[in-house]
Amino acid sequence: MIESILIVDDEPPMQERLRRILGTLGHANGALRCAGNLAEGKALAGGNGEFAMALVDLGLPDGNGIELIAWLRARSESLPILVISAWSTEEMILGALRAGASGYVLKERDDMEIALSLKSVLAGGAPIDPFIARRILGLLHEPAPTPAAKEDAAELRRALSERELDILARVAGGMSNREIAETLSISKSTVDTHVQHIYRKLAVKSRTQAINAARAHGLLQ
Amino acid sequence: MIESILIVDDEPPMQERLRRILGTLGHANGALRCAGNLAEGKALAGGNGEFAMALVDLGLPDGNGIELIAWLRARSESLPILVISAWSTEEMILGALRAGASGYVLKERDDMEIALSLKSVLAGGAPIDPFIARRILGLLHEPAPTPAAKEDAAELRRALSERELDILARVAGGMSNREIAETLSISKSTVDTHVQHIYRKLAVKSRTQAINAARAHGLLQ
DNA sequence: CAAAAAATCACTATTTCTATGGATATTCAC
DNA sequence: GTGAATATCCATAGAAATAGTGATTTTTTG
Repeated sequence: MIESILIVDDEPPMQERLRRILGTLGHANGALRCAGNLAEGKALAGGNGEFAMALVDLGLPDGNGIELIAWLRARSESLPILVISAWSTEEMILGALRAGASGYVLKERDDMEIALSLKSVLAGGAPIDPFIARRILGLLHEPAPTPAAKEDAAELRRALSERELDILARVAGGMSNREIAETLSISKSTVDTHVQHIYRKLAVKSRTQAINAARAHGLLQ
Repeated sequence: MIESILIVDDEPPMQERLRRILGTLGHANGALRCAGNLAEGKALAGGNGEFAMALVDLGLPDGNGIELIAWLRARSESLPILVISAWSTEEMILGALRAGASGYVLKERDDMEIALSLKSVLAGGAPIDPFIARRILGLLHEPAPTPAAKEDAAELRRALSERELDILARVAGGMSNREIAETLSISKSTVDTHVQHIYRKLAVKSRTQAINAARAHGLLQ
């Protein structure tokens, strides 16, 4: 059983705090390997390289913790890496998670909260501070759909019949009207008519516009 | 000191479970305000509107718990709102956190874990279930293009000329060949030819297929 | 039950798209 | 410089899609 835990943080009080929290979780003080900067961290990890977990701060005196995370991740796919940082800028969050961090906790949380995160990481979880989670969501996707737009989309979906939605999906998939007709075992004329109705309901005048409108209103996939 | 806690869940056993857990944390049964659906929840919260915390289920009989979360959040910036749900779909997670939930716990967790989450929320924390957190992380890594696919896309972009890329974008935007010709002040025949060349390079046989291929290879937007 | 909507098909006319061939100019390798 | 490849341009003809009108049958809805 590997018990070694790597701690990289330039502030001694924070190191002490993590030691204390890890102590309450039953991790012997002797199993902790502490580094105060990037170079020390790499040196410690480069030695035997067997850790149960790595706790990394992002603001290090001689470089960025993100670099260390990427370096650690390159050496081990499975190593749990938890960011414990005071920073929550977009650059830091995205950088750390893309570099391969398993979780992201803010230093401002209390001891119990951090203890939970440590336990979670050791159990294979991925604790993310809710504040960070919300930031990620904000970056990730755009404009949350407004209630009005949502209602619009729902109304449109109701306006289109089952058959029309089916045919619309096939049109968007790149099938010709004749192919759709053969697939559904109906006349090409019928498909033509359905497509016409779809255009009217979507208020468009061509195949490509229909596809764009359908995507915009979330009628596809 | 405000001690009232709002509980909104349509399953009586779950309500009972939360009462019991809150009891072990020292919260008197009389301080709990329970609602079984969206309307009751709003009515309870609309009365005095002073709560120490709100525990909200997402699957309510008369509507979506997300709506209630947004409603509560609009009335109080600081109210801790914890989602306690059996659902973990992307839509639910994104919706709840966007609406302003402070944390997100799954019902399947045992009493002790939920108790810890409740304590954490009351202490100003914001616990997110590691499973949920992992889903959020998954969203971040979603745009992870394979090296092979990346090379493919780059090669394709090189294969298409400037003019062709331009015309492809307009085709995808819903313009007809005639409209494109007029916009670019060239003959419609020329646009026809460009479109033909685009089809060959993308290995497709129609307009809609070309659009799909272009999207798949990241040639648009 | 009656009215409305959905699904089916046919026919015509017009427009747009697709396929093919050809013209000119530029680039790049040999 | 020549030849090959490519980009850009244009025209024509056949295929497909679009826009109407009209009609029958079934299902839904009030």
